Amino acid sequence: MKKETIKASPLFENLSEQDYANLAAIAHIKSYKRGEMIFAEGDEGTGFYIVGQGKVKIFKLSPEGKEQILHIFSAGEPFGEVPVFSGHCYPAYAEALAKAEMLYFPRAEFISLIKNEPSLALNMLSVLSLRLKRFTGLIENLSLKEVPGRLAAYLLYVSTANNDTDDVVLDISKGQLASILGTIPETLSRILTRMTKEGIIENEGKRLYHITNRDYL
Amino acid sequence: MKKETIKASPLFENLSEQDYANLAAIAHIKSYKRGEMIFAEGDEGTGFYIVGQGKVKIFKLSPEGKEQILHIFSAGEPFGEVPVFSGHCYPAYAEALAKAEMLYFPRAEFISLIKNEPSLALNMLSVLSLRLKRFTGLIENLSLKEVPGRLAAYLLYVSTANNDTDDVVLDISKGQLASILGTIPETLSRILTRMTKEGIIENEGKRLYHITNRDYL
DNA sequence: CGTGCGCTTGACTTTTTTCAATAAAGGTGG
DNA sequence: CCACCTTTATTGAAAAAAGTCAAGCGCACG
Repeated sequence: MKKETIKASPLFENLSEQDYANLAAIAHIKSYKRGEMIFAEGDEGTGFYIVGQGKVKIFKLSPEGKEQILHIFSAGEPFGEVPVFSGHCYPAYAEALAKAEMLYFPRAEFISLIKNEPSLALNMLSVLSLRLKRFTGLIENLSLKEVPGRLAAYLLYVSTANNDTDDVVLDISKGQLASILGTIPETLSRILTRMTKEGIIENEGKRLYHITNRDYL
Repeated sequence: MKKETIKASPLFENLSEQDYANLAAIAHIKSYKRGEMIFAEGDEGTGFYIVGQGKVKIFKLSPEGKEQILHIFSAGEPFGEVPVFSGHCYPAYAEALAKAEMLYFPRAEFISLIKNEPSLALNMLSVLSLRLKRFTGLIENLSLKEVPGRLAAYLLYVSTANNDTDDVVLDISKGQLASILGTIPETLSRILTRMTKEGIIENEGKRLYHITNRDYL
């Protein structure tokens, strides 16, 4: 069970059987139920996680309670690595969005493995680089685009992830989507209806939209 | 000359003399004048840089020409590492803010070094983790705080970087500061005068401010 | 069958940007 | 050293974008 999750993760691509065994040996299984907090911003980080099943939301919280989602991770994706290498606290909150099962890798053991297996280090470097790249995209959106532009980018992103179909399925609630886009549900709702009136998108069901005017987005 | 720069960088801490020699052997010296572009977003990345002298601005650009600064790097700091490990393009622009001298490390050679020196990999992981952490802070500011709050955070950051003195020296222009804070010079100017009127800060010279009411920030 | 939560809509306020004009500062060449 | 020109900073008035508060609807779930 541990090994399947490990082998399914991009982080552990191209490793030897021995490496998989070593990783499995240091991994702990942890389970969380919907809404349960995995770690809080500022908690001391003694290891990182890989999602086995379920979904995990990584987010920042303002003093007034507004949240900004940084990522939503699904099966195979690692999270919480920052404090493993920078030696400090988690920089954001993590919460299970659904009943979830995780593999937990303690810091010290994992670092020992890395020291003997450069491929593992390179994989991890690749994961962090990709994440950095995603963050620059998020920063660009937040800073340089208004909410309609961010929504457009998101719709196109989901569409291309689904082989460029014009039907977009939102697998999260609109409230969560608002938080991903850095806004509030009311604003998102207004923009969705405005785009519909302008013939850019069509609502085809609860969480299903159809892109009518792709060029505009 | 190469070796001094290499030894002065946090990225290359705790390495052997042999490692320093290897690094120096693959490093190229590159010079840029003020305002010169080092790389553009989307350029293919075949290596990364370390600042020897001068300052480098890393930023995103909107189609309308507004810019968001992601970082300003000074001597010893590495930049442009993302495509080295994720194998693609630079995710942002880099421009010299002043006459600058850089060390350039080509991708393939650097990766070979990493494979034989786990400490180097761990150092790089640490650098990327720290950067990730900074980005989460930037995202939090942009998304969760209004401009006055971002300015306050910036002032406090500069202040603590200078041993918690109440005098803050801005070593960049206000236009650049506005771009760091994700706003425009006009807005920054207004907020600065408002904070002065409210007795939170005092202007003590061109680029010198004094924090009067630290608690408010 | 009621309660609650997610979503939408309206009216209003706040924040920020835009546009335009002006002032001050910095560097260059005569 | 000064005149000139470019860049940087400030200020005002108006517009636009997004957020707050409040109310109402509908659907799911107990």
